[in-house]
Amino acid sequence: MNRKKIIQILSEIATILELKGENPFKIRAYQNGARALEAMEDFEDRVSGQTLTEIPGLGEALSEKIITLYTTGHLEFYSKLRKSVKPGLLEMLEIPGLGGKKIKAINDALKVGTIEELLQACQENKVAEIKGFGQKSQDNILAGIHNRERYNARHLWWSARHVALPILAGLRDLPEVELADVAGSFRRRMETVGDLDFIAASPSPENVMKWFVSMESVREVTAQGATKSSIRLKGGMQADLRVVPREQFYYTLHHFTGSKDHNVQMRQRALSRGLSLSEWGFSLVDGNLASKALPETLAGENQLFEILGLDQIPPELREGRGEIEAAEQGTLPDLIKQEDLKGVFHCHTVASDGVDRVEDLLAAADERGWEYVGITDHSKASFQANGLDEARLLAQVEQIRKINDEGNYRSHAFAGIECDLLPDGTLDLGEEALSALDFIIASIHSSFSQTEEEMTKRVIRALEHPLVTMIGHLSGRLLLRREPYALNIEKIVDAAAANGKIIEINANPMRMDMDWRHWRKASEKGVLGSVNPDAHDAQHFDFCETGIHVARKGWLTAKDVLNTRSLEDVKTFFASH
DNA sequence: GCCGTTTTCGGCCCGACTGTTTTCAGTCG
Repeated sequence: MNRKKIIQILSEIATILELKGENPFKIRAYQNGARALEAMEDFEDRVSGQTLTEIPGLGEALSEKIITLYTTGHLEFYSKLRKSVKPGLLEMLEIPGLGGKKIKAINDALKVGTIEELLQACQENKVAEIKGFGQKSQDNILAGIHNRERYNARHLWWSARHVALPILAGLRDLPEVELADVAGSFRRRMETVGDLDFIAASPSPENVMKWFVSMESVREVTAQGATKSSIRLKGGMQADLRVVPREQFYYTLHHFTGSKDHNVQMRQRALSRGLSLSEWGFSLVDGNLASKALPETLAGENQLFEILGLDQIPPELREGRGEIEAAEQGTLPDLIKQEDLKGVFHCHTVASDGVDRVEDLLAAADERGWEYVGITDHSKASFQANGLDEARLLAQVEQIRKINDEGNYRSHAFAGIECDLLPDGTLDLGEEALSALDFIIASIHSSFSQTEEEMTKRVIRALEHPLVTMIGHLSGRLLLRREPYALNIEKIVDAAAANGKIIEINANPMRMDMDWRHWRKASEKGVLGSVNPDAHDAQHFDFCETGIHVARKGWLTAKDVLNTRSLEDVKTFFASH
């Protein structure tokens, strides 16, 4: 059984235990185990080497269960547990306000096993009569059932951005707001965002709260208190606002930026120094009155790290994957920035399925101060996208050379192709035509359901092809829409390293592929990335922002990415590859 | 279930908000 499935099972065990009213710490142990497994960079080695227990959060019991699942695909404990609860009860956990205990209470009192039965029980006014419940609880459950799907949806970071930034700007415009920011997974630049966490510093929280809950875009206010309010926005997103005094702002911002793993480690570090860290600040642990010089108010988040003897950790790295150790040793990477980009590859034109001409893309690149654009239309197997055959490709190459010679644009156009990588691992176009190009991106657009072995072999064959420069959108995932195809990423990274090939960082907000979780290891092995907008429109150059998120979350510096290099250096690179 | 210069038991991050209660349990992040 593969790792992803094992992670799912561990999480599901946690959920079922929650429903059964098990020890909350045991539940957390399973959740922690699932997260540890997700963060692990050498999973297969650790399973075969029996060294899973070296990972914090994985003890004897979990390690044994993981190995059993990995080798046999089956786990008696899990099967029995699963049979012991009705699946409808698990679904009820998705209703806001219902946790394990309340579901158990409802089920004990009314014997409802599905959401439909629960809905009916609410309509018959039975839930309100259960001890510990009331009219309000019942109404909330009813509303939760009706809105379940919409509320549980995650959102692309890119979509969340368009909701979050106007609200943030509005907060900052309020005269009573001293500081404001968005925390949470949005600030950590995760590829998808569940809800938005706004933090504001103000001496008069009530006015700020009032403004927040009465914004034009609010559909419903789900909680409103002195320091915290929650709302549902018309688009379905949930947003929270916390208003704190100025002195607490950076502590609160750090706390709600997370991640959970990062916070736990920060707290442990604080405790080992005689300090207790919370969203409100540091306090001295009992009995330890060593003279700590704690500033009254932090001037910035960096001071919080300073007090713990750490370099400032950028939000993107706060995933509990070794950032604290690196910050302690002063070995945090100097992360790539959007301004480091000097051009882009992977751009489509009107020749296949883009909407702009080569000239339009060059003009847009000039506006951004870039030095080059790599033109890559589809190849003929991508029939639906009007892919180019050899003759059309050669004509385009000639056209591109001519545009460069005419010198109307500061930016240089590189002639390339996004060549279909056929099911058997061969390229879609003849070598003679391909040889005329500056560079080649090989991408999979068909036969997504091949086995992991076939698919891995297919990609590795492309990586071993002397004309291929880079591999496009490696996993083929479409966030929130389509799962990645089966691939052994570790083997592919090794093959890319061995053959000096680039792996694309596809910056399209729906792709963000290869996943940031693989990049730190890949760059350590010497694999170069390239932040590619996969532009079908000059406007799509904006996608580089999300591409940079992937690179930063993957611990990459400017030197790990091809398109931070100057035009001359890229020419040299292509000539030698 | 995990973990240990308070180490094999007894802790486990911690505070806000809601709805139900007359002082608190459950949920959430």
